[in-house]
Amino acid sequence: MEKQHYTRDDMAGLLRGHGINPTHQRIEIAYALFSRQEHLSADQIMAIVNDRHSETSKATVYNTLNLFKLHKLVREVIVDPSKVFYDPNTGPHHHFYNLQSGELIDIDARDVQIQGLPALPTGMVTEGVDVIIRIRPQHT
Amino acid sequence: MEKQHYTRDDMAGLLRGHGINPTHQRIEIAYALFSRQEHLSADQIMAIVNDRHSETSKATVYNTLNLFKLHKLVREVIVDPSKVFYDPNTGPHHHFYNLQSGELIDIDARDVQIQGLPALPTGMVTEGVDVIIRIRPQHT
DNA sequence: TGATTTGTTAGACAAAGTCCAAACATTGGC
DNA sequence: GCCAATGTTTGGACTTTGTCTAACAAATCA
Ligand SMILES: [Mn+2]
Ligand SMILES: [Mn+2]
Ligand SMILES: [Zn+2]
Ligand SMILES: [Zn+2]
Repeated sequence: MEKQHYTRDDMAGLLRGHGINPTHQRIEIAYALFSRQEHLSADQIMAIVNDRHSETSKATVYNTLNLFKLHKLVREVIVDPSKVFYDPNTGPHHHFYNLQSGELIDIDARDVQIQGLPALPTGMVTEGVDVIIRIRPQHT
Repeated sequence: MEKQHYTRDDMAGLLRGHGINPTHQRIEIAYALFSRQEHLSADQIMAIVNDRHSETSKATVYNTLNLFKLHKLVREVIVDPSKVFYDPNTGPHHHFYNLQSGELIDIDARDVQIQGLPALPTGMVTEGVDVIIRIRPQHT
């Protein structure tokens, strides 16, 4: 279970804990992701952060998301060919992907076992296992 | 096992079998994919097809790949945020994705079982299950 | 044949994402 | 407080993938 109510101060602490200088922009971007616990695109994050008044530029949104990714504070989810989703849940988990609405739903990986995978090519190690279950409304 | 040596005539027959008019461009694009049995991007396909002399435009490459996708002659593989790969293998299978080289390796889905997945949200049906194992060379 | 349908094309366009140099902010030494 | 060094943000140019459009060409039909 994730904490339910994050404050901007929590975000500052989180960033400091990763050796990241908690600037106003970084805090707002982290807050957008962690306070909602949703899968958001860079564009959506920028819209949320700049909702009331302009807080950050596009360049900073991308810089910051790439910085967070580097520190494994967020994870990328690649399911839509046209945009990346950023995921504040960095624990091992998989996804349902609603092809109609674009919505992503988390599946805890502890409940899931995958059997019968072939051995890795020699000299290779696993960086991550993604299971994506593409779903759509019945019938059509 | 897939057939090993496809001819352009095989491609014409394949397309006719799906009710697709086998034009020169469509045959070349199908041949690029099926004769190699590789995972190729639209850009790579265009480069292959236009290697000797100009055969097709960018618009036709995309039109044709979308047409093939509609007829389930090819499948899209979404692993790289910057481009789609087209896969001539439409049977149920998964992928190793080499993060360093960008190479995709097929994993037959008949060997793999996935257990412990939660029930689908009500009113939803599964359109497909993708397992992507991101791998990289050991150590770094 | 002329008319209609089907397929291809160049190039304009859109959207996601990167890059850069300039501007701005923060810090620590003096 | 002032200065320099360092770190951060920014607008806008740029790149890449992919779509769209309107014109053209080829094939099919009457
Ligand atoms: Mn503000
Ligand atoms: Mn030719
Ligand atoms: Zn998630
Ligand atoms: Zn494949």
